[in-house]
Amino acid sequence: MTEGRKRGPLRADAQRNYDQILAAAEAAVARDGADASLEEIARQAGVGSATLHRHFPSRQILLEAVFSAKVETLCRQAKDLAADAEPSDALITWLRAVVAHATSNRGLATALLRGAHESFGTTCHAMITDAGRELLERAHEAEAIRPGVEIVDLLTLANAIALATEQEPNAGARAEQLLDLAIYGVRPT
Amino acid sequence: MTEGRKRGPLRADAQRNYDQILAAAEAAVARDGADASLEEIARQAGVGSATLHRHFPSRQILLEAVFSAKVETLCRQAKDLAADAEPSDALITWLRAVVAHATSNRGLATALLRGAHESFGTTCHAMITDAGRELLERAHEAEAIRPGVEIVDLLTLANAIALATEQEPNAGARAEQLLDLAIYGVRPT
DNA sequence: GTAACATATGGGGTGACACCCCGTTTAGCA
DNA sequence: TGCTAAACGGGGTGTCACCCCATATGTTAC
Repeated sequence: MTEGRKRGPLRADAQRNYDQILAAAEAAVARDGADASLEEIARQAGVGSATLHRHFPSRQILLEAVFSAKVETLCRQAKDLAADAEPSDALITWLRAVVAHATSNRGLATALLRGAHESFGTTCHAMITDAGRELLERAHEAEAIRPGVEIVDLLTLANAIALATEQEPNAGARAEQLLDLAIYGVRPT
Repeated sequence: MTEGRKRGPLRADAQRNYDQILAAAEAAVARDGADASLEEIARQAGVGSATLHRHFPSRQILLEAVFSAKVETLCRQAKDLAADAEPSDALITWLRAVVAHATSNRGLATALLRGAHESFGTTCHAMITDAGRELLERAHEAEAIRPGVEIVDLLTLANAIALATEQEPNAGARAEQLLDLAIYGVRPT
């Protein structure tokens, strides 16, 4: 979770504040979701709100920073699955992992969905999309996935499910159940 | 869209204000979605914000009032389909209608999903659930739907898709496409 | 018609928020 | 050690949800 410096090397105090804000944001977002109070995050980090806004000009950018570690995990997992598993299983296992991450990290789904349609800060969305595309292509070659389906379809579906179940009592199980339904179809085999 | 009086007959001016607030809320929600400014709605309706809060103690209750007409349409449609159509087609046609309504009325999906898990104002959610249950039961009897699937599963899925596509360029088409994917399954037949 | 009363109103207060300006502080370097 | 650019944060602005209570208004009984 230690975030590397950004572009031109930051001054030491700036780097320290950046890290503190990020740590506070992780805690706040885990507790309150994607619409956690930015002022509260700044307060917890022990910096003025202006400093937070300077380091993270928009909520979206802050959320991307918070979730980037999780997203990297997901991308690495995609790589591993592409190497190890049978194409169809690999893709579906990975989709389950995406949903699991999104439900256990309040706000991740929102951040990813918004990232797909805003001009800034689409980094996380692009990373996940690229990681998933490889898995999907392999699955398509094995004819294990309905033709014409694209990776954004699957990811939108996964995030939609996570988003909708986010505030249910046991979100994880419910989301998994709905993902299964979507994968195998509402109609019986 | 003319809303009947609530419980004890309202005073004439109160009823008039109620209707004006509702009309302003419809316009604002259509424009800004479920998180439209309540103060702005009160301003447009030409009443003080306290009056709005007296008539609609929570945002959720206001949203339910705004959408109740749409929800009634959906419920009527369910009844018609249950009478006319083949069980499986009826259910799927209706699910498409639910998604279409939810995407063309910004905030409807949010309101319905929240209504399912909050103690107050679950009226709309209950109405839709009951209407859909009948269609689903008929479809189950015809063995046209995967066993074990419940109406809340289908509605959550439909709302999830609407919610996730709400801010995409052509939300309607995209939502329909994803619903199809979920209905027929990610895996090929 | 009018008096009396319950009902309804809305200006304005409170506290939280996002976001930003600009005078002050400080790290990094010669 | 002193200079300068970089970074900071107190405090301002405008917005919001929500509520209190003095005032106004419709309703009803006479």
